Amino acid sequence: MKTRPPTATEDSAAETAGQFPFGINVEGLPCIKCPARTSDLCGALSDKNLPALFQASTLIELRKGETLFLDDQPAQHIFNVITGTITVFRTGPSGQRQVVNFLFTGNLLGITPEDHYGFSAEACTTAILCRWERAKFEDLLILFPNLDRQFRLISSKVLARSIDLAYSLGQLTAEQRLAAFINQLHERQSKMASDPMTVLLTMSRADMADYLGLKVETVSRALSKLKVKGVISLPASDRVVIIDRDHLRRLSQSA
Amino acid sequence: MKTRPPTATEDSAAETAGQFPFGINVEGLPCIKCPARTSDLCGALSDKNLPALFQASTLIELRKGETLFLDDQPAQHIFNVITGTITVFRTGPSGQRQVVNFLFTGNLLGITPEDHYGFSAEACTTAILCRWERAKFEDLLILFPNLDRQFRLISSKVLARSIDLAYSLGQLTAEQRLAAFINQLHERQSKMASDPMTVLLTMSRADMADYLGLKVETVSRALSKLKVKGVISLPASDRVVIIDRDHLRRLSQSA
DNA sequence: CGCTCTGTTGAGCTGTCTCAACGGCCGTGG
DNA sequence: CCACGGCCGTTGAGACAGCTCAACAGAGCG
Repeated sequence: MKTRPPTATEDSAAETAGQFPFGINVEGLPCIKCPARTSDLCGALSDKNLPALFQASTLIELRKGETLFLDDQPAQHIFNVITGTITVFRTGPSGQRQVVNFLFTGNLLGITPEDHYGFSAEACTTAILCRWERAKFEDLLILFPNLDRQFRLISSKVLARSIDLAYSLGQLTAEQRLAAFINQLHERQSKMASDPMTVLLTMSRADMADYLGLKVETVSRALSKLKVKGVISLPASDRVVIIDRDHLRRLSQSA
Repeated sequence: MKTRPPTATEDSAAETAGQFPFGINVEGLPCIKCPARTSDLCGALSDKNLPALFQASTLIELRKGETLFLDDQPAQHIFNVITGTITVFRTGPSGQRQVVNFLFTGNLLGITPEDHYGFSAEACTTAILCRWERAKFEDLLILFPNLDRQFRLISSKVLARSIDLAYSLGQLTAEQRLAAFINQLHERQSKMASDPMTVLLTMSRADMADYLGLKVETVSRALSKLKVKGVISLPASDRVVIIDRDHLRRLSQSA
């Protein structure tokens, strides 16, 4: 893609430092706020400038089930998931819940130019995140044009995933949705998976059901069907092993 | 919301003109490319600078059914709908189609920082749009910071609508989806509607079905049910009159 | 050890789909 | 001008996927 703004190479701007706005120590990577450059934002910054980003953030920890924010709250913070799983969802007036995304290590959360979040988020497992004041984060976007670009790309991927979900919900059967879901998790976990064919289901069946627009029983049945077909195995309820990758792929597509 | 970048008031930048980058005539509003300031982008620019935006665009016309672009094509253009209805959709490998949005007068199309669109668009009715080269449009975003801000807000609304759709598809029954859909159209058309309680269905039942994750017969039946209940009337197949607004609202919500 | 919570499985029910027929509208051609 | 054919929307009857209600087993925890 053609890069429009005629900005400097690499991280630009703050290269002209000496006067880092947060007075940080540039040494000592990796830092605990972004171990092994896991954040989705890292691609935008060099080892040299990465600390400037994370020094501006605060670490927070959530227990399973704690809410991070609700949709009608003012969007004061941006978050980055360090460990654990976060559930992003919308609730209806009669208590129904549609999960719109699961967030894992490295994923960004709270992106919006509006003054309210417009969606809710809670801890699906115990989780550690780092949190920026929104104003401070926006300063960083100005300071590092590459970061801003990366940020826009991430926003675009969020939309793409949301369209994928709509496609799943509108066009696929229960079994196909499950297959597509496992494939999605597989892809997202492949970077840091221990075993290349194992997918971790860090969320409950209820959370999966709320994401896939199904009931828990249906999720359970669909998983069983995939197991009986020999496409996957379930060594534990939170662990799927993909046996026939191509078959799983096909299942997630055809009608 | 707190506006971060310390930019000038109003449209900023090009105020220092004399050397307008596109050598246009600032007089003569409204122009045919944006009659009555209908574009979603207009909020960002004054009458004085609006022509700079639209002078940089080309008018194009599409007949009903013609495709504007496909998801795997390079994202070279940004569009603004002037008249007609555009269908934005994703297709599956076996020909299934999930409509993710309908676009009307003023709506923006083709927004993405990626090099490919990632979704397809076609004319749902005969339509007129104006089209920008993407590079040129991005120049304008830099020239007018207010425009850039408006652009981000629009992108955010696109995501919000996509989340709404996922909620509908995952949590609502056929009748509820129809009710919600009619409400949505009602809100979007209220600005320029002739009759305040009439909603125009400019798309076919098939398009509605592909949007709502239903079959045409189910759409038809759901509309009939709403009619029998006395919530709406259907003076023509492309025209809904809302009789009981509150009831329709309630139907689109509760389980 | 017993409690609760989560996940699985079964049986019957219901909403949506499938298949089919039909009527109205519109463009085409006699 | 009317007759015809194709397309679109509506309605009915039966099929089926996913839901509801219910029972039960295993894991986690006090």
